[in-house]
Amino acid sequence: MIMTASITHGRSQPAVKAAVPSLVTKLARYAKLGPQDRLALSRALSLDIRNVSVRSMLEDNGRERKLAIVLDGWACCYRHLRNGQRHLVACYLAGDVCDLHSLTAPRRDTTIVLLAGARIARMSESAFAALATVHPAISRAFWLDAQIASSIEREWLVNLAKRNARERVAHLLAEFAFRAELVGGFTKGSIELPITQADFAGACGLTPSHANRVLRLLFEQDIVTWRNATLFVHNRPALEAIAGFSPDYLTPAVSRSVESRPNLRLPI
Amino acid sequence: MIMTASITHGRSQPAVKAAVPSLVTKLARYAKLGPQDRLALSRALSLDIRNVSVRSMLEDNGRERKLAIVLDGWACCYRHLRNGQRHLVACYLAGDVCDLHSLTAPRRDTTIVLLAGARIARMSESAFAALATVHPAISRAFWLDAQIASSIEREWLVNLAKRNARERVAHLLAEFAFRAELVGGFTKGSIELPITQADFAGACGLTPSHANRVLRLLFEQDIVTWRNATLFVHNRPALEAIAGFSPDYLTPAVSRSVESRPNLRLPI
DNA sequence: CGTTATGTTGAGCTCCCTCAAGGTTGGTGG
DNA sequence: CCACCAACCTTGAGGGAGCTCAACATAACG
Repeated sequence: MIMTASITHGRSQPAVKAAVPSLVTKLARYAKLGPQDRLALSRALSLDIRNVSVRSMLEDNGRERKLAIVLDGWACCYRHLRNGQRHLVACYLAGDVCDLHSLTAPRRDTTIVLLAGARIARMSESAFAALATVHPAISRAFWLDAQIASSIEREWLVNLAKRNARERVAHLLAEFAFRAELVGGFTKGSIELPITQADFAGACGLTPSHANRVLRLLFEQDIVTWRNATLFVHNRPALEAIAGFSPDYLTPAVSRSVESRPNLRLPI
Repeated sequence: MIMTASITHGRSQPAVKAAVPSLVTKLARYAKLGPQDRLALSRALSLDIRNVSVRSMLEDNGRERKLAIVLDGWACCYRHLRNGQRHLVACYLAGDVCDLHSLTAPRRDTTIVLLAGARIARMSESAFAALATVHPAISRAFWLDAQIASSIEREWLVNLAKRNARERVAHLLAEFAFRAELVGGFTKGSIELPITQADFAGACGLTPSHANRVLRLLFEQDIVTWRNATLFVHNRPALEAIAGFSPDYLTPAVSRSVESRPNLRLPI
């Protein structure tokens, strides 16, 4: 089911789109990135791009650990249970850094799976360290981004504990829509949503059957539809109302505190 | 219910126990800490100790953010919902650093509540930065600790999503027992457990009534008992078997990777 | 064009929730 | 020291949300 030979290896720079990587777009919202910062980051992201054709596991093939940044498409982060089950604990859309924490983690306790159609940029630890040193603003922005990832995890926790099935489903969909919007992936009221209903159900702490039923209700009420790995949001206010969704946890307030502490650095 | 005037302010050094702080004990398991490292850390932890007499919120009273480290007792981390509810997202026992991440976080999205009887050491951001600079091993150890905190969060996520009430309850109790043991707080088969059943239930994604029923069953089967803020573990293997508990997520493997990267630093 | 993963739907059951009432405990003030 | 009070814990009855299991439909894929 999961293969690793599927990644188009090697440095492929096929008529590199001049388009700004989603990550740069997103980070520029959090932190002040100067033109040089943006340029340097964009360039660093263009050095080792891989296209994913089928579901494939992300692994460290070399000695050195590498960051993986999603340029387009999706990646999922699973945690494994003793009994062989696995559970989706995070999703990475375009512009997300896969598991920045793990760069310094003692133990790899999760698996990252890249979904077909994704485009991934890889960056070695040392390359990143160099970039962060020369461009403190980039370091700060990455750190902020990691904080938000952590905040999302906490929100998922609350989602499971305090909401019912309908609310959970709506909340997760609303979150995906919002996050996609941040990087310009919410066009014509639809976003890419290439995960399986089973994984989606799991992330909501539901069985696939029941998640499906709940989704079906949302379809019938013309709030969303979801087919061909695409989610169409027809009535966003309704969706967010059902979920009790508030995007606070996804958007750092304009942060005096961080701006005023230029000595902030990533742990590298 | 929650008061803030309850903290015994000021530097109280009442016949400072020569005892090594739990944090030092715990960190020494993760990372190599030399005698100087331990001494410096112990000393830093002794400069501003506060005793908590009733439930009280932790807050930044000054300009500068401060770390809070639990020396004895418990602290809880809550996230607030729109509707006024709050949800327990983390517990800090003796030897835990309260929300290290928040030191660099853009937004405070959680509240930390100190439980009565706790002893807390506070350390200013700058003091910590200085300590981390002079003692890289301490910096590394703190970072590892933060990784484990993050790992615990993920485990809670899985706990809610993939286990039933009985398993959830058992798992959380098993985790507390294990964490307490790490810092020598598991004596004579019992640990301190000063949270309310309502909070405990919430952390398990259950209603207080049902959590109580499940607990009662565990009591009757002589697996644990819980009264007077103390949990007695009578049959630990049974408890861990019910939970499907494995302490992997609480113990970083002895990490070549980290040892071999002495340039690892905390983001300060 | 078969084969496998994924999505859809149904019937029945059970786990867990809701709501409500009564105990118990610890803290507080007289 | 006792009476009181407010949290907190405990227990019950009944209902509904979500699970299990199973069959089928549909889509992806070689």
